[in-house]
Amino acid sequence: MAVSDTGVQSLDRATGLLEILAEAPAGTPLSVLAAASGLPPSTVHRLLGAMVGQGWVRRLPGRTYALGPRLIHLGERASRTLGALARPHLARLVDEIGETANLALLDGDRVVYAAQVPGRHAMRMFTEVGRRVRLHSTGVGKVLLAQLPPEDARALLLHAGMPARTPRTVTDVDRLLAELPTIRAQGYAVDDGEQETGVRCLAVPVPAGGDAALSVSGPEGRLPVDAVPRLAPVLQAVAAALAAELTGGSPAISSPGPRPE
Amino acid sequence: MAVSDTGVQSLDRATGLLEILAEAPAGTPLSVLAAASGLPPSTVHRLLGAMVGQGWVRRLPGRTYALGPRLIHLGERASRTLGALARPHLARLVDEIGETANLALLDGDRVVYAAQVPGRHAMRMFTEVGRRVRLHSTGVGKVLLAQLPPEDARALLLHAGMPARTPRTVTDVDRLLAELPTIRAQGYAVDDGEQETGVRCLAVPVPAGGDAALSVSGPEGRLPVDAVPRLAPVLQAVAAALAAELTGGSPAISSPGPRPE
DNA sequence: CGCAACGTTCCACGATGCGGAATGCTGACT
DNA sequence: AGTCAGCATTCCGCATCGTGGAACGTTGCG
Repeated sequence: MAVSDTGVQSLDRATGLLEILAEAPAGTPLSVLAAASGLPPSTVHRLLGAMVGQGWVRRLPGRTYALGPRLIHLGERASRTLGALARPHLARLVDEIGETANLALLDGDRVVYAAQVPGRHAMRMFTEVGRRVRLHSTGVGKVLLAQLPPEDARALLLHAGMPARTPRTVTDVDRLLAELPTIRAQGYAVDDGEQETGVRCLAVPVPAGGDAALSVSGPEGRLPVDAVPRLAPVLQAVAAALAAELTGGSPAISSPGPRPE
Repeated sequence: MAVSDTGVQSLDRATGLLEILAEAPAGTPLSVLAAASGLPPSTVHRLLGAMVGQGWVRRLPGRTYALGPRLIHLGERASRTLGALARPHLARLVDEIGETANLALLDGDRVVYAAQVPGRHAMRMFTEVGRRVRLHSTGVGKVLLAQLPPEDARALLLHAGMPARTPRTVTDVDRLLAELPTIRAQGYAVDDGEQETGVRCLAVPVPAGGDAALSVSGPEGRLPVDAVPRLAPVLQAVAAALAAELTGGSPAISSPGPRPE
């Protein structure tokens, strides 16, 4: 299952197994993995063997399996690399706006928070790096959706589901899809208490990645709607600076088109 | 390369590529990956395509690659699961001993820190979760080596290398191997300023995992050698409690023996 | 404008991973 | 203790899936 089917069977299957392990609490036996993945036990056994050998999976006593040590290291590495690059930019946002700033990435049909700089106020958003949330109820999610071809956006939304997080959450696919052209045109998205009651969030795409976005969030009182048109350009400027640095390592593209695909 | 060769070729190769990406600063082009892995470009291209599809790898504009968002999430997950379980036990150690306590796992030919509770003193060890260190110069490393068959231990040491971190670091394989039977017999290992000058570290294996260990570390002055025989049982008791909980999730073993393997 | 380097696509070959069936464990029930 | 059931594990012949050399496109440099 998963987002799967990308050319290399064994890799896709292995990924699927990891995903199942990530959901399962801890110490999952082979039989459960086989059942959940729909693969024959012998196949699961072989794949697990390989993954254990590589450290993706840990084999606990009692013949049960859990996520492995290599993930800890690589995960740290991934978020640290990105975080180190992004943090100064996020800090600049906090300087200028005062609210908690986040960098988020598209991860399958969710958004994962990759870096964060907390705002200056005592009452502030607190989102853990590594946390994964659905696309439909967050500013970053909507802004990322808007970068995608509509049919892809729809597919992701349907796949992930659109549960109501608050009374304001948009739970209808078509209504959400209808917002996207506007978001795309204006270059930012607003989450108006759709994820967390009383919390407004303003998000913009990072022009480089195509799958990255940054945002600031705070209580509605401190982020009034009429401030949005003033704040959006600030976010966009920072996003552009971050994008430049992200692509700065290598020559990279200069084409203006927002959709490299 | 890597620790590789575990039955499923494509998976091993993909892992190798990720490893290379983890070392490379950011935005690595395909050609570099092909060269570093020794694989033909077309193969690398296909594997990367699959990994991008699964979120293991991010494709930056400018045709360059970096570690992907899925790693951030899974890494968090892996360390959080373990960390949540281990932290109360580590906290108990800090309560009783006062020094920073760590949980570490064997990760290939290194040790990765998986959880940490800082000690009560102002001057204290500071080790980042996710950090990877060599086996030969740390208490946890030595205690993990002692759990292994000597030939495996030797292989890991030779593979990782044994650079001197301090004047006290043991840099000779045979001298280190000679320590292991003692460590194994007494059930703990001491790092006597071998990793960091002036820092002593006491480590014990977690009987369950076989590949987990916990430790306390502090300045030599606060962790005198003659306190070790008194402290070791404290660590061992906590390790046993942690082990019980680790295996507790599923029915698992009930045998009292410290070595289920 | 032409060239060179690099990324990408194609395709026929065969090694590689597949999974059904047989075997070996382990722990539960009587 | 003995038996049994449910797992995990190993085996092995088959076909699939991945492989990588070669051809093609593209990008950016001289």
